[in-house]
Amino acid sequence: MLYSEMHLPTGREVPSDAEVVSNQLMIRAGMIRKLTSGIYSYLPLGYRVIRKVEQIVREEMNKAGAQEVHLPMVQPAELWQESGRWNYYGKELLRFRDRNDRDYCLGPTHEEVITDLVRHDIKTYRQLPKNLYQIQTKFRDEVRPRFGVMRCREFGMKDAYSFDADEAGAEKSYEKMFAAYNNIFRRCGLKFRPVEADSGSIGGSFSHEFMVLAESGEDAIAFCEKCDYAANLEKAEIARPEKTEPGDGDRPALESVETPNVRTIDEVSAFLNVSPQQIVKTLIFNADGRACAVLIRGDHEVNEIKVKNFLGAAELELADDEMIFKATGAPRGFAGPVGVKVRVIADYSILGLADMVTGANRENHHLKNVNLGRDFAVEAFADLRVVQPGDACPRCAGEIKFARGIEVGHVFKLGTKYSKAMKAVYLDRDGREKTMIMGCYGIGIGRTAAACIEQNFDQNGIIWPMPLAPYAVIVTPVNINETEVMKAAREIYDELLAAGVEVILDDRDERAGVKFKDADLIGIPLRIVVGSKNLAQGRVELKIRKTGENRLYATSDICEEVRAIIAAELKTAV
RNA sequence: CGGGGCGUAGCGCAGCCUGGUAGCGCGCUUGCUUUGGGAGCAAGAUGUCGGGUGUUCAAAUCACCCCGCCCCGACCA
Repeated sequence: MLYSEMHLPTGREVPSDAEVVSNQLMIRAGMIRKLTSGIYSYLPLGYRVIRKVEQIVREEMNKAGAQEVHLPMVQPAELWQESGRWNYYGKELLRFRDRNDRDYCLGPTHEEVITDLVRHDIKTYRQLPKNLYQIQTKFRDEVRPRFGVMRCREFGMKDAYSFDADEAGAEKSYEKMFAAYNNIFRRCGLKFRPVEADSGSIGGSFSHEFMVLAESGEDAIAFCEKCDYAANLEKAEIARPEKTEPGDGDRPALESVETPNVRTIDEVSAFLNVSPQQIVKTLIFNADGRACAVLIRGDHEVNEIKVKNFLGAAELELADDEMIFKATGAPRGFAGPVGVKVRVIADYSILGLADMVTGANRENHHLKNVNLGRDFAVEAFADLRVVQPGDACPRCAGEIKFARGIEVGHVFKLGTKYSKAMKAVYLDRDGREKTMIMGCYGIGIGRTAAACIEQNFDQNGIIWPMPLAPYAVIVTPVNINETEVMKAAREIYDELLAAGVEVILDDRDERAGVKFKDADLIGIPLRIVVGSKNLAQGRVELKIRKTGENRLYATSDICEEVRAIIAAELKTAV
């Protein structure tokens, strides 16, 4: 492509409303434009990158046995009422009416439509398993769109849905997708980790988020520095500690101390001059209307998801003052396990503690020298706290560290949630009707492109890894008015074009500096600079965007060299 | 939904407090010079000052209402 003919409006100014680097660079590099909040247009350069991501996704999905379909974006309310989500999905679901006053929505996801499709056409176990996918525009009316195309309302997504006859098959389908996702993100040239995610009521560890590691990521992840264990903060497990006995010997007697207006851990710690590790936090939760006390060491935080899952509660929130008073007989801030009138569960961190400090269930009082067994009982111990850096890895001897990431993919075992609600059934070998088991697998296409930029940029602009680069090479004649220079540049350009290389010829009548800045900004991996001095010696220059390295080649060799580099970089990414 | 901020040329911004000819930088057009990291000089073009209502002799500027955008939080997965 000739630069002079491209629609590639680059900009020097950082747009005032663009917060993250990827958004700033995508706008400056002429990849995207914002139409309105959370809704973006892709310009030619940006769309080429999108198509690169899509192509990699397609190839790997096809390789994994999935088949591409294309489902409607406009979906009738009836389907959503059938699955129960018309009411549950909330405001993120954009609803509207047609001329006949029928209700519709814009698809934020396609479980309903795909399940409807499959239930009509699949009748027997002989037709299973199936995995269907599409690459399509989704609309989610996000409360607060942010970070450009990373968290927007209208966005391109690959979503795949698997249908299996039984659990074993569903597991196999999941594993295939898991493997395909690893291939996809590796081929995109991204540094990423699959992390275990909470799968809520569906159960099991059958949910993984694929996180691209980046400082600007919205999600925190916990990972092991030694093995490949990684999980999001809600999910990250903490192993039961080995030392669980506080040790023998007589313990000092229980003692009540007056602690006027001393409520928080920090206040108690300062007032009684004890470390937070010695204090036990007692939190009263409202689990489906029932109060439950959760004990945890003072320096830790309760993970509500873990509590909710452990209790099997549908709704869990911190209890209000009334419930706290009923349970403890004291206002907020003085709850403790001794004599509390509700069920008590405790985090593992309580094991091994002796002579603890707790609330006294009496206003303005705390207890000292509280000991498990002697002074209070616990119904169950469990992993109920939020992971912290430095915790032991639940899989190996390593240590947990934190990182930030951008969720670019999610694989999820759905079970029979939709197939049951929407009666997607088949006849098995014995002629019995059974419910299909589903999985769903999503990849944010635009988000993947943006995440790639978050990981690959410098002060001059984007640095595309070869697999996602909109063009592999830009040929830059330093001065187009020098006929020899322009002639050589054009010959190189023509030769690369003929060889099928994606190449730009920067034939603009601009100063060299302008062309260099633009080439850097849009992040083309390889730049061939044709200048009169080198050309007089039969040479051209090859500049590598990623390393900044400059090499000289004979004009006759440059195309072959460039093709070799491109091939090598695409190959290592596979 | 709560709190805060912003809206002036394509982009980035000043002007508003204290009402009186709409500005600056970049970009754009033309000419000359220049030509290896966002050139110089000269001459130009470009605005419903987000919209509406009000106050006033006079509103970008003051008041009220509306709209849009951004940030923080809440919510959501």
